[in-house]
Amino acid sequence: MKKLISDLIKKTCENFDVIIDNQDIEIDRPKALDHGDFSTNIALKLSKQLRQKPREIADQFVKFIGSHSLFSQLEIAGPGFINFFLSSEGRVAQLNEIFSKRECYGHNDSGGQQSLQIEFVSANPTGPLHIGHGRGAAIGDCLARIFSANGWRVTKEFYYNDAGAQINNLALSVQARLKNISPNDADFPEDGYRGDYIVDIAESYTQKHSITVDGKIYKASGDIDDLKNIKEFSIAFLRNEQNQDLANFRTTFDVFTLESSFYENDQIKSVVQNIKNNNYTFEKDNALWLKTTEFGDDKDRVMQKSDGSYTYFVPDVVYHKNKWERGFIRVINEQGADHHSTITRVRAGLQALNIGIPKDWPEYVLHQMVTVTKNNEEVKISKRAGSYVTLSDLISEVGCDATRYFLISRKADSQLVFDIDLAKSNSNENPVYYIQYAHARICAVLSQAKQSAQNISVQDIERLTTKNELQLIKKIIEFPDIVLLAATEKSPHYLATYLKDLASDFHSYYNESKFLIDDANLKKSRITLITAIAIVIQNGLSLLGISAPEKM
RNA sequence: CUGCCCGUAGCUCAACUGGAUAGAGCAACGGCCUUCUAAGCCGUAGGUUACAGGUUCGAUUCCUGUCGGGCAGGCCA
Repeated sequence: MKKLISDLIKKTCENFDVIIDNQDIEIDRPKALDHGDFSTNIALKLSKQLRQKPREIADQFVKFIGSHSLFSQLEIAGPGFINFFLSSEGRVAQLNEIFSKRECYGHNDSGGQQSLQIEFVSANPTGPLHIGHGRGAAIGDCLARIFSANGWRVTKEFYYNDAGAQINNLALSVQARLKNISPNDADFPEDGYRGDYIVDIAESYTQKHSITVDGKIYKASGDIDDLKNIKEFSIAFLRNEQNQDLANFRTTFDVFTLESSFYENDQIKSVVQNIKNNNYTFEKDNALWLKTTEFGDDKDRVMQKSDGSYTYFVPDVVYHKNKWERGFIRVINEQGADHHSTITRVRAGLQALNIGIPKDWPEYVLHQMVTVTKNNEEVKISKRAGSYVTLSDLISEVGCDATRYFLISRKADSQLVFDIDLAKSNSNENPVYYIQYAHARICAVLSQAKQSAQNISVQDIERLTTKNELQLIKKIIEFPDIVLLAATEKSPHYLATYLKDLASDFHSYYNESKFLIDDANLKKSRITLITAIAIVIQNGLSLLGISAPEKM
């Protein structure tokens, strides 16, 4: 429909010999009902070029376009907007699309089935997942669903930093617990992890448990002095726990990549050598530096320390080279904003390889911190101190649906406050129930109408004339735009906001109008409308990984 | 000191990326269940969009500066 309108405008411009950019044609969905179903600001934009008043230009456009069967009228409003009002034929055409596409309504093929990877969560295997990881999981998983719906072939990936110093700290912490050294003792590792979960790992280790992760079996020997075994078992234990938490959060991954795998076969060495050969390095103070300043950084960074080991971002560069070689046209990394400084370094490293990677590859979605409050006090999230709110606690207390909704309903780059007490005690007031309730209400009506969603046919909907009805029709035919917007802006929260608005419009309608009425014709029209609404709510919730119950 | 993010109703947040009268939910007040699910609806009240300039037909949105909050700035990860 938008395409149709912009073609009409293009044709008009050609007729008047006006030269325009395709980008200059903006088709909007006005928020006010009496501003029509679509609007364009083309006349305002052309005002300067044509040296005419916007309303005069708009008038010529409207006269040229004339009448069209899909529109009941075109109107010039405000400073010079042209508003398009759908005719009932136009509405029928739009509603037919909903019923013919069903669970695919709203989807598009803008991605052209190209391959896209989204990496998210990527928590270190040094502790349980906390609420911050939950935000990453929710945003990343929703983005994956959204991009699939936009015609991308999506791979969801989790990267484990299982090779750094913090892993040694983990092993040492578990070993200390095995030796009955408590975190308060002076002997406890200085940078050790002090949380109670370390005790759980130690106990499991003592009992010689076996854990299977990603198809591999890890067996605890129970030997207190076997640090290598303690390390491997601890990682397996925590990875397994993280995967379970994520599964309970309806978040799954296609690929798990381990940082340790890049230390095999001299992969890091050869990448560093390539960068060296390309003259993007220099030696200073007995260390090897990367000239990141040539790629926009404010100072150069050490790649290889004087002791011969590599700094943390070097494996990241290798990992991203690996992603590139796997053929991903686009890679989106969802991370906490506290890691934003790595963006420049990773991109710089990839540029220094000189293998044709675009400057702005990979892309990043950064989410800001989640603050947790309980009893009106902030709960500090500190893994080392052992006090934090785990994702698993949150899911069991608040529920998967509500937690997911809450964590994606705000844009990623603003900080959010998660009030545990509110989420727990007043869980019925959580907005997600509001949306699900609208769906459940429709299902109840349909079941009493003995109306299966399968045999609806859109026919005459001229009887749908109330303000609520027109508003709802306008809203549901807007859905495909929102799906596209959420992808282009990499922002799932647009869907959350949209669904809440749609549910609100429906609840108003529900209170105003009855559906199971004697007037068979009107009844049929209304049933058609609410069935379409149910389809849209289902599709929208599905893109957010939230269930759409038929009864509540 | 430098870079990035944020600042909107008492609180938590939106605002279709520059559009028309800045909107929801909590909290407050007043109404609506004999009728398809009241986890709902309707109404009242609540705003100098942190502040000061600039850009233009038009700014919560873009630019500059100031103030305030957060996060980074390591041969830690």
